[in-house]
Amino acid sequence: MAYEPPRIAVTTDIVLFTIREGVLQVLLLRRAIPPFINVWALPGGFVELHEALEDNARRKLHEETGLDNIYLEQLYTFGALGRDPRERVVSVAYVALTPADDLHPEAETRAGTVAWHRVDPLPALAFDHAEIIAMARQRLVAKLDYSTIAFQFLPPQFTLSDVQDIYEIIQGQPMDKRNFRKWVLALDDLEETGDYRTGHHRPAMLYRLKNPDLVRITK
Amino acid sequence: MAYEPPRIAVTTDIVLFTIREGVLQVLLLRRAIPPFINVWALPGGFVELHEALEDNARRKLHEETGLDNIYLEQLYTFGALGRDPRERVVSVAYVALTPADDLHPEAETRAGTVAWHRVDPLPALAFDHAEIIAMARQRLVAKLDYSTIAFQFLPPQFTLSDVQDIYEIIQGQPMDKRNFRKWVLALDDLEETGDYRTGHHRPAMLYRLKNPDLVRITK
DNA sequence: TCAAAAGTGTTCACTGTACACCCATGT
DNA sequence: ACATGGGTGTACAGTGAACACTTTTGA
Repeated sequence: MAYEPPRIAVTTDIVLFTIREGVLQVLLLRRAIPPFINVWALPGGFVELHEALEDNARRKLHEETGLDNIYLEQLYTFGALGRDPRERVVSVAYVALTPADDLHPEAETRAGTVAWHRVDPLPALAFDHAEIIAMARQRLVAKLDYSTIAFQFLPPQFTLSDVQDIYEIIQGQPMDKRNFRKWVLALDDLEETGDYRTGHHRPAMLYRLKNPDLVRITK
Repeated sequence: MAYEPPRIAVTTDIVLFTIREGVLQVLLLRRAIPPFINVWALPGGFVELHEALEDNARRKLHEETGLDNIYLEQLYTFGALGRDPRERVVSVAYVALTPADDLHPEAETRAGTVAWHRVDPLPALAFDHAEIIAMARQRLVAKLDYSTIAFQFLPPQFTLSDVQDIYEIIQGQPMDKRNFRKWVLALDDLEETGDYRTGHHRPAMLYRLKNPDLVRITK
């Protein structure tokens, strides 16, 4: 007699971060359907039988934001009993990062209203999504220290001050300008474009990433 | 019309490491049933509908080894198509650590023969278990550098040389004795028992962990 | 007495941190 | 001319790495 394993609904949840309005923000969806109707939730959805986990995360993100080819890494798998009131659901959570300007969601999608929210404070969230975002944030902060993950927030061209802003916003504390520049240039991941950003003050050298899609462990 | 999500078989796979015979070893099971009959595989099994993921991992480990209350952390979730020939299976992998002497498996369990194997080289493995072990090893090596995870390999009492042996085995390179001792004592996680291990040579001070179950991030 | 593991400090190089002023532009 | 952000170098402290000999025991 063959053993029949239980089958469980599997979802992905994507914590998509960006830097906007000088703070760290996360993409949320106001749910148009029960459960948790009208409550904010992470983008994501049920994994199809013939769909890889990360493919599902990328597909859902694309459907809900139009974004494609962005940085995405698996975070953790949440499988507590009762985390979904309907039935047992195991959710594989991902962290994604994108430059601010790549998305101005005010759209009403099939799934509901999509919008950026500051992570501090967060609105009330569906399921265990507050916990998921908290862990994603921890991961992001930790990775600043030993990887080049923060560069995934950068647009194609940027100034060194833009880079420093990102670090200061995520870590919540100011950094010394000279030390920061010395350090970031020593990573050898940036190169000058030769152009300058002209604004109201002294023009700033524009840089680009040597390998825009590469996230490197730095120690 | 309500959407019916697909249901997927979910398993856990546990990579249980120990230090034995001067090398890093992993617990494997020789499968008694198809698929991959007679091939070595990781312990683990299907998650029940009313069972939390980590509970399943601990239960399976207990059933197959008798071990209880050991260090266990989630590693990664593997969900590639075709990783199980029978049907779509998503597997949540865990890393577990135990002192060598806590387990002498030569037992025939219901699921098959259980045995320790060196990780270098590994035998042929079922499913994508070679990949899982490789990632687990990477995680272990990485965590040596910024956490006290290695102490989970230690028996209740141990000498400083025992501790150094563990680090040298996992990292595959010798360390300076004076520097190692200075460093490990500065962590302030060890305390002298007052007893000595007497053997063939000069007796060595025995230490114990101040918090045996605590794995701390050290930087 | 010999073999083998236990135990113990100092020096040096490097890395990370603190710190202040001039420059280029727009208004 | 002034307000604003852009850009630059040096000095010091703390951390990590190299390095050799004495002690204690059992055989």
